[in-house]
Amino acid sequence: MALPKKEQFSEWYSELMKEAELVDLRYGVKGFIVIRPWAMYILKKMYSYYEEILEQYNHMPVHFPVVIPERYLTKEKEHIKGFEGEVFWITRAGFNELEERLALRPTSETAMYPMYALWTSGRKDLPIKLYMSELVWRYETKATRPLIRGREFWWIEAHCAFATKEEAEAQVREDMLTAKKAIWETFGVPFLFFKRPEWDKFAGADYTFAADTLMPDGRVLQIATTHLLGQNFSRPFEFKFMDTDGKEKYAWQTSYGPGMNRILAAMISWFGDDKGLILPFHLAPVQVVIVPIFKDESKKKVLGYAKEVEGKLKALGYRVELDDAEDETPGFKFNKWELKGVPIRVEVGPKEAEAKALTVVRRDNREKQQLSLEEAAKIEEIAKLMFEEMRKKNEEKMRSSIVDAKNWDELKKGIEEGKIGG
RNA sequence: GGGGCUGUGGUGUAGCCUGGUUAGCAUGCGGGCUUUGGGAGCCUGUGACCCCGGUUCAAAUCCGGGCAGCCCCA
Repeated sequence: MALPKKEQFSEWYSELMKEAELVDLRYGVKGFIVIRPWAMYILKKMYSYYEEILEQYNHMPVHFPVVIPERYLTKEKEHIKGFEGEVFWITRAGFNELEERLALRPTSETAMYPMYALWTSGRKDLPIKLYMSELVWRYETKATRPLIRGREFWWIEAHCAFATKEEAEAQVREDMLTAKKAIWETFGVPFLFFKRPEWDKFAGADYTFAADTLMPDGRVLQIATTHLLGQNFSRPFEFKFMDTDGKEKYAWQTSYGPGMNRILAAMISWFGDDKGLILPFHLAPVQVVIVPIFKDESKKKVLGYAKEVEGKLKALGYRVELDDAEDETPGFKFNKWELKGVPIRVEVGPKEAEAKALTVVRRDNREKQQLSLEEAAKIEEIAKLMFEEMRKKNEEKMRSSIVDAKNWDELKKGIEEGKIGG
């Protein structure tokens, strides 16, 4: 890795995808990529934090099938109009043509709501708050970018239903709140929610709020959306309930979709530097890497001590890698693990072994500090401080990128400077 | 959606324009020696022209199509 992130962001991003072993683009089908273990681990961690937050707000997990029969998908007119150009269809199975085409879900409203209708008879059956952490498929015709725009992508979709419009609108606000807790507070990615104009709202929604973050080159990336669906879906899907006034009414619905692929891409882009990734401690597959440094005469002692350190750090619950490969020099290892974004490096050499000490190095600024082995638990404090400092920097950068344009010229100038409207 | 570019061992590349040798180099990987406070070194082995078609005595090289990827602009 030798590319400058700021000046050549696109190349930096592409190279990092490969060099840090995040994804493999050689699968050979446009828009479909292999997500390698290092990235998949991070993605799964992000999912688990996000899911925990959703569950704190009374969502429950659910699974709906990957395939949506054509009769469901086409039921809501605006919705299918918006998606028909990007649906993958299954038309054959084995030796048979299917009687009814099956869509690979591009989003799951039309898969879920027929069931919601079956599950609901009275007001006591509402609200429904379900989410799923799964894949969707869209036939993108634009250029694809790893984790940013693919034909297959990972997201969470949360679908809620209520008896009243007020509750549904409150849900849209709650979605924006949980997005803030996860994406900003937990993952450190700054963003702003904007109400989308009519032409850019979700197909079938009354209105849409979408979260945009900024990439280092000034481009915006939409990383989450939440929609007030109103009764637009409940009507065609006959999703009704008996209200307390004895009248049958259609449910009020919302749908919410944080794009986990893109949030990961944004996190990588906000936190990385010219040497590679920088991972938040709580998301990193390896949180601490131990690099032993020795000469022939000190080898046995240093490696023995390095194992002791490894045991101590593992006992503290950290995800630890002892990199004791003997055919790589320490300098090589430093660069390798910096590229991969491991937040904390512990160097142990003859001096540390003698003093039962640790040299702890922060990934972001390479600041070193000495700890005694007994103080090893301070590593987590150092790592948390590092994350908070970086998050703060991100916040400042985001703030300085917001311009309040009062006229067309100011707007144009702001856009040219890579800023975002506020 | 528009424009530009690329595809050669696992990776990065030379060769392509001007068709013809055993497809060169670096790195990685296996083995051996040696080496460790910021990408060490020597020896040895291994491994490649994206796919289909065309032109030609002859194609990595020229032409057409496909697939895949990169960059820029909307």
